[in-house]
Amino acid sequence: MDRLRQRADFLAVANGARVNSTAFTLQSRRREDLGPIRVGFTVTRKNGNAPERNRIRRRLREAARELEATGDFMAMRPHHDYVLVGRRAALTCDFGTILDDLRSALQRLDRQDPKRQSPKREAREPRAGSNDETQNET
RNA sequence: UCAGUCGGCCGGACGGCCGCUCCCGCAAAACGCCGAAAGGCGGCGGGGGAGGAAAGUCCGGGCUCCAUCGACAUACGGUGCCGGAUAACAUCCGGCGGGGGCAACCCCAGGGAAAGUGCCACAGAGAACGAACCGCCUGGCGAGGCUCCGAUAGGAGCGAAGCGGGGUAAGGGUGAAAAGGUGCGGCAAGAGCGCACCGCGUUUCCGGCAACGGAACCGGCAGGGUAAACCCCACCGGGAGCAAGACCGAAUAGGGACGGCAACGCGGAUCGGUUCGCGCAAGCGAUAACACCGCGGGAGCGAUGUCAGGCUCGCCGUCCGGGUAGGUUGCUCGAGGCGAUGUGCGAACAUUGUCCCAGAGGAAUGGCCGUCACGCAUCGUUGCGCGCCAGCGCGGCGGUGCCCUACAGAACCCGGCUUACAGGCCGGCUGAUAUG
Repeated sequence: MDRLRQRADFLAVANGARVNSTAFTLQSRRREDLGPIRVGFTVTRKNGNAPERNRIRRRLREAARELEATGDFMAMRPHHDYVLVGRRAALTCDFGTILDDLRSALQRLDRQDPKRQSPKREAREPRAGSNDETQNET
């Protein structure tokens, strides 16, 4: 598992599928090459000052690493880029719930994938897709 | 013991499992993966890995580039008691002056207001060519009134109110501020009008490197405040910043060179080169497409055709140079930390010993857990004191829960300043109280 570092990669992932959770927002994108899974982290300034932002990023990073170590890593699909956008809840909530949320978020992302396969539907019905997303979340 | 004041320091500890990053060693590579390239990543072991403010980015420097700024002037900006420390400073130290506090101690944007300009609201008579509102004093007029003379008419004098003239800055009143203050003398009443003390100022002398302090004599006081109003004086300052700068370097567009393809006719010239023949080779002969020069013509483009007009000078490949994304570097040994000795009241400085102590880059320095300490809350138990009881206060022990720490994250590096900060430790000094 590599880290995502280029700004262009982050922008590309931001246009892909996304799933919301209490502590984070998960975004993903399928790449054309055969490279490894890459994960990036984004914590914006509105989430707090620098130590708090660092802590959010570190906890999310540790959760992704935990998934890889325990074998749940298979939930992530190869040749994909993932971006975890941190939220303020990630600062205080229990670490176990972050792990559970991350697993379920990956599964929901998997179920969304077939819909995203047809480019026509993605282009023509973006609003319907996002409605489905919110229904899934609740 | 309490209250205060000043200075210094810490800012959870230990352990387990799993990670991140940099350096060193094995080690020289080879190989694999990502990338078009530049380049990056990958094994094992050892070691280092956030702060007192890393923060705000407010000053001062180093370093880099650009201009060539050496000197002077102007503009703009900054600093502003004196001396010292320092690479430098708006910082620090020691003094001076002013203000506050019983004291330790604290605070001060502290040059110049007789160089000039401006402003000083309201109130008030008057607020800077120095003022007369009330009051006080003085003399003049003075209906009525009083006294005197006179038989009356009338005359003389005094004179309240009032009127206008002069003197006066002691008092009242206004104001942030009213023309030095207090006392005595003096005067019609007053006034630095005179005197004493205090204040202010000039000059001289003494002490001090200086800011300044002290004394004497003289001046009668001769004109406030505001320079975080303009201004004057002295001193300082070139600009931009590690996204600086250096090296490497895609795609796309555009620039240049070369080659290939496409590209008409005539004439000239016969150098170069091509092809063919001969020859071992050097070379010789022939050929006329290319190329050279001159003249004339051209090709492509729009939905299509014609006409007129317009626009462009082709296509492909290779290489070169600039340069963007990107990569590498700058990048951590430095006005460095700690200790000792010496000098100095001190800030500091000198000598010497010792140590190497973060280098990330969508940004590492962590995640999860256990034990303990500290603090707070609560419960139980126990001791002491007070109380009739209920109960209250202090202390010890144990259990549970909470915070599991506050403020806050290096971003080229230093010296400062400012701001934020749970809790805690140490020391100096001052005042009050108690005991001896």
